[in-house]
Amino acid sequence: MYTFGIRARGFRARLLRWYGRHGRALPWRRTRDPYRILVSEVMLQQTQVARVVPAYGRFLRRFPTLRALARAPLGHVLVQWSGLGYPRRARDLHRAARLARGRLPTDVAALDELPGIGTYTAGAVACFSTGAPVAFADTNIRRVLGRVLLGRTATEREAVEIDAALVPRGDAARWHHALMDLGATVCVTRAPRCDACPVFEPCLAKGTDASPATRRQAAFATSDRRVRGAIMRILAERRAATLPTLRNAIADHRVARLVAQLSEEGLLSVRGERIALPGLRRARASRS
DNA sequence: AATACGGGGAG
DNA sequence: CTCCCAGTATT
Repeated sequence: MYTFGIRARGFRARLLRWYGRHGRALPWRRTRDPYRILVSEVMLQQTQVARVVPAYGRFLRRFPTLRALARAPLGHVLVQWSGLGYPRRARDLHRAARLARGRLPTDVAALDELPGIGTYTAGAVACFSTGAPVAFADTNIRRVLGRVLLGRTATEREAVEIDAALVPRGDAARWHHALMDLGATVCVTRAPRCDACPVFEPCLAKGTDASPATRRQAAFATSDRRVRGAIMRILAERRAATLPTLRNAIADHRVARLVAQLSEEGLLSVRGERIALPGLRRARASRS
């Protein structure tokens, strides 16, 4: 159990005051509908806010309710998702909508059971839809809480424990939004803007380069991911294709193998010659 | 604990 | 080109 005492109290008050002036007005902060919150949280997994904002509006116009999403064929959902990356997020969101049977849970344990919802997303949806003082931590919260109170980025476990000790009982959603906004706009990973920070004074990391040692990212140019993405993009554009069409468009020897893999993952369907997004009828496989 | 998983933007 | 981003599931 963390008891940070005076440092934590000053931190909390300053952060909330700063949020009142500098917090971002984001579309998903205007609702308590757990479905809309969930859509935003899933879109925001490993994806920056600026790219989610337009996608979020489009998606909700197309699938305004949990039931509308559950009723739609996965292929239509994937078309809406196209360009956002990680299409399995869309697949899992769609599965979660069907599993929820018309009503999304708002407690952490039940949310965590649903596909594509892990510890962070379960906590965030529960907190933002009910206002309950649930502790959770994303990458921003880990960095902000860690730097201020530990002098370095916290692990998720550490951050959640600190958060549990600090989250204001009656203002939990604002508190977490404030932490994330500070992390996204001031207390950023690489070159933190400490000169503009409302919690510089109590911060244990001030003046230090508090970034964690980074691990080398796998080479992307030659990875399967790029080819998988190209396959999914083409199918979203044309609705259906044949293997020769895909190979002609992509020119990579892995196309056939990755089509099979995507099929195994339920992200596309193969019936005879026809390769298409799942659940779409009628459309013929286009030839190039 | 490590790895795969997209795509766009910043440095 | 590398690192980063409101992470999750799998091994």
